Amino acid sequence: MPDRKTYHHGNLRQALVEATAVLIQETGPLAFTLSEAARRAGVSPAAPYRHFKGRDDLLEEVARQGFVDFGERLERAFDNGTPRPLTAFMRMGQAYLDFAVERPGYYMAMFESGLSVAGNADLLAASERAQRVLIDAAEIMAKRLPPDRRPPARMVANHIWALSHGVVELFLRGKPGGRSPVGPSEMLESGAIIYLRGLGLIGE
Amino acid sequence: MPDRKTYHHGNLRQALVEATAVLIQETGPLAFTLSEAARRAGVSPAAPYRHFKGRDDLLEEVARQGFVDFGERLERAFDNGTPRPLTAFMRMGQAYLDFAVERPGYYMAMFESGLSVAGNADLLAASERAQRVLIDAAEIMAKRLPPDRRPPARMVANHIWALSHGVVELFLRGKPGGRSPVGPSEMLESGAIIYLRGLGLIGE
DNA sequence: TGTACATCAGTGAACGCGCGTTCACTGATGTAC
DNA sequence: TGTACATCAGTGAACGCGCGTTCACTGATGTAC
Repeated sequence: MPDRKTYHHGNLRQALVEATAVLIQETGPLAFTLSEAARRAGVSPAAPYRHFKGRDDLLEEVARQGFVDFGERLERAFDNGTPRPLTAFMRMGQAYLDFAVERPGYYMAMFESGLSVAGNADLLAASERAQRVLIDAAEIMAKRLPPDRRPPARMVANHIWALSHGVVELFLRGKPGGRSPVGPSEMLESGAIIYLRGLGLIGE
Repeated sequence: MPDRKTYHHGNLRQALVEATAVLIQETGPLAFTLSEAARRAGVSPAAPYRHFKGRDDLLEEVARQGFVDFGERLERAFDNGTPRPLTAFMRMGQAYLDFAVERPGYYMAMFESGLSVAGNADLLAASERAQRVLIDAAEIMAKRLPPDRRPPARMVANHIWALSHGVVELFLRGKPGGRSPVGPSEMLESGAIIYLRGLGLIGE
């Protein structure tokens, strides 16, 4: 399998992560194999064991990197709520969808691979950090409402997350019920607008 | 592997479907194997080939039966919109969640197994029938709004479907971000109420 | 600057495993007369 | 009602395959002096 110039790969660890992401994107979240990832990285099937404990460890690293990128994108999109929390929030929703489109392998590793976030402290931390971005954004947005009509930020974040995730799963991929006349992006936007109007954050 | 009394099983086809649903529920949507399903049904690994073309065919039949049951449950829950379309619609949301809880193997086969609904006419028909129930319900509900403020029924159905699916995926299972202080059922209900208020279907 | 040597990051062969699927077969059932 | 026979629904052994993982190994790199 030695297809490269040097005996040492140089950056095998990261190469394996990226090969895995591509592989998942192509083959589905559970059908990826360590052997195939090694093959694509141009090394023998034993080489990955220098960098990962095994198959699951590699998969978890893909998910972890995914959550880091995901959180950063959401944070960048929200941009502390400028110019206005509401538009920033909608922008963040779009960033959610963009991530799923541009990094499908990572998205699948994070949400569709069936891995448990609990067994890996770094993975758990990365996933919680991403979730925090959503909650903080909801918090800032909710502050625009009078306290007596202000919903819990975590609830709002979870609603929007669920809606976004549902749109990705049902309408971005070729899943049953898929192919709607309107694209996923418009679907998420219209849904979020109606929801936010229901919160009183958007007028009639 | 002959563990039963008679040489012929009697109802192997259905037994395999049910064994597969249990298996998926336990092992995840892609990790189920035809051999294990046969083992659980008490027959040799070659027996399923009398009833299914192969692994995928069996999986598709599980999904098809799932969609049939799913559609029937939604229809029954909506009950033509009695006593009022709104409460019937909320009841249908609860039925969505109930299905995911009570028939997880079928739910996973339908939405998480990565199968393509397009290649199987019966499966496609069953999935479209279930989707129709949602759309028809949204239609009936939307009729309560004046025509100039009436949203497309398909859009409303898709929003609610996405929200429900997202809640199931993120908060019903042990997925990242999971474990929220509030249960999936309350999460879906509060989200739907806010959304429907945004449509103008629920007053302040 | 050279050299001895420890460490690192690969190799490649091997293993045991369970899978999906095929095959010739056989026991049980249904049917024609 | 009995019987011959076609059909149906199983068996069990076999196959080729690719997987995850381990192992002793070796080539390349880094470091102490």
